[in-house]
Amino acid sequence: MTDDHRHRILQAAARVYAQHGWRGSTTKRIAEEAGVNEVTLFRHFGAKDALLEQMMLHLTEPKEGMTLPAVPGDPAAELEGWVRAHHTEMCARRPFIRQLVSDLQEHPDLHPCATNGPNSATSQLRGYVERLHTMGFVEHHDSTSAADQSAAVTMLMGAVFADSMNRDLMPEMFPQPVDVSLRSYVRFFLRGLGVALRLETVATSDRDQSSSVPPSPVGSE
Amino acid sequence: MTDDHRHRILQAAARVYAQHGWRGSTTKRIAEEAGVNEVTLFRHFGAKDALLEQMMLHLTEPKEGMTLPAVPGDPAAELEGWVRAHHTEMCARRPFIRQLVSDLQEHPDLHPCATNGPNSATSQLRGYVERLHTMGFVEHHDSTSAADQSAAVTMLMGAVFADSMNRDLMPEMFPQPVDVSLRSYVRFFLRGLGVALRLETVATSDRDQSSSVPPSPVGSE
DNA sequence: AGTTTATGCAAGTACATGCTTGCAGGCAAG
DNA sequence: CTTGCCTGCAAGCATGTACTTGCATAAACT
Repeated sequence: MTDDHRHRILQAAARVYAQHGWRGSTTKRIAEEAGVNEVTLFRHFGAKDALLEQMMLHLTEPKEGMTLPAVPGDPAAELEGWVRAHHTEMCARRPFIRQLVSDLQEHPDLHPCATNGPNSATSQLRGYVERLHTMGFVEHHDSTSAADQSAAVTMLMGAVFADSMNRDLMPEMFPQPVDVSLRSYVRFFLRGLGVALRLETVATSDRDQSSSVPPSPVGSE
Repeated sequence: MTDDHRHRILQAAARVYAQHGWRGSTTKRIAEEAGVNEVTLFRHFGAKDALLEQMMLHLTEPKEGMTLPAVPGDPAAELEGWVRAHHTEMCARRPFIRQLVSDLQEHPDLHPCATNGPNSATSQLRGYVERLHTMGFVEHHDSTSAADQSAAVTMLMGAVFADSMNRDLMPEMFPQPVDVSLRSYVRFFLRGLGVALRLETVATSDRDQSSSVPPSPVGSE
């Protein structure tokens, strides 16, 4: 009973917050959205700020499921899937993230809610790139230094973030559909890293290599 | 006198807005920040919404000065300067932009204020890339299609945007200093486009390897 | 001088918002 | 059935906020 109410209130608060931000999330609006009386909010959470903080914790608790493989097999495909998953996730939270980033100005205590997710994703990608490097996927010429690796990771993360945040606002900036753009991001990323990517000539039979043995990276075939 | 007051009020409104957003920009706060009586706001602008709208128009009027050269000479250097200028500009407006993006949810009429700048910058970069292509800076191999060009532009703009918006929040994601990162973005961009990085490299065409490998640039200096 | 204009100051109005209190009903456990 | 708990409902309180009004002052213009 009461737990069901708590959940409904928290979810309603998340919806209201995504649309109106911290200041605009009035207790009246949240109560209406949840279908409960306004007093119930105070009886459960004591104050509006406490309710919104609970909502933040409830929404930003880490949810695993989008992980890069421990041993890389097909970097292009694996990265593309990972990037796509993160992109759709961020698109789903887009209005929420926008409000959160702006509310950080007045509520610095929300900082971890905004940074934990992206930071863990970045370190995950960094580890994957590390593995790519140590397992012979990276062509060894001087251009791919450690600094370049780091910059490539930063650039890919930034491109995916910007795409998920801005595509709806500025369609001119994103002339291609999402799938095409994401694939291009990953391709540029791998090219910048010095990872040989097989061209689309293999696209006719796409699911034939599932072994963990890395294909010979230097050979262009 | 009265015009001086208008200007001071508008600038004060911009500062208050950057910190507190539309809802948090109370007439009392703006008046205090401007050093005028609250009534003066209403006598000048009639209502709070009108004042903030004026402030938006005043802040988002196009300011030229950051243009890419009509005929490309040194793409890496020119792009780096252009990217750096845009990055510092966006960093300076960072809190303002954050509030604006979140307020778009409730004030869709602010849409052009948020999109005009980035859209024009993007089209400018697109034109420059077009010129690079027609003037022989781009090596012609099949990997750089028109779709790749478009994606590269999108990716560079996204990376610069994300860097300027998120670097202060998530330093872990940006381990390198700004200058180094921006240089790397531009280098990856040019490499993805198939543009030779150094003038020396474009002079000596050494293509002893396969055709899908871009010319190896000079590492560090 | 006289008039206009811009501003400050004090007060007030109407409404929104966070939050409290008191009362009544439903509902499950003892 | 009684008790305790949760909930809804109505009202109220204190504060904040947008906005108005009336009056005084001082500078600028005629």
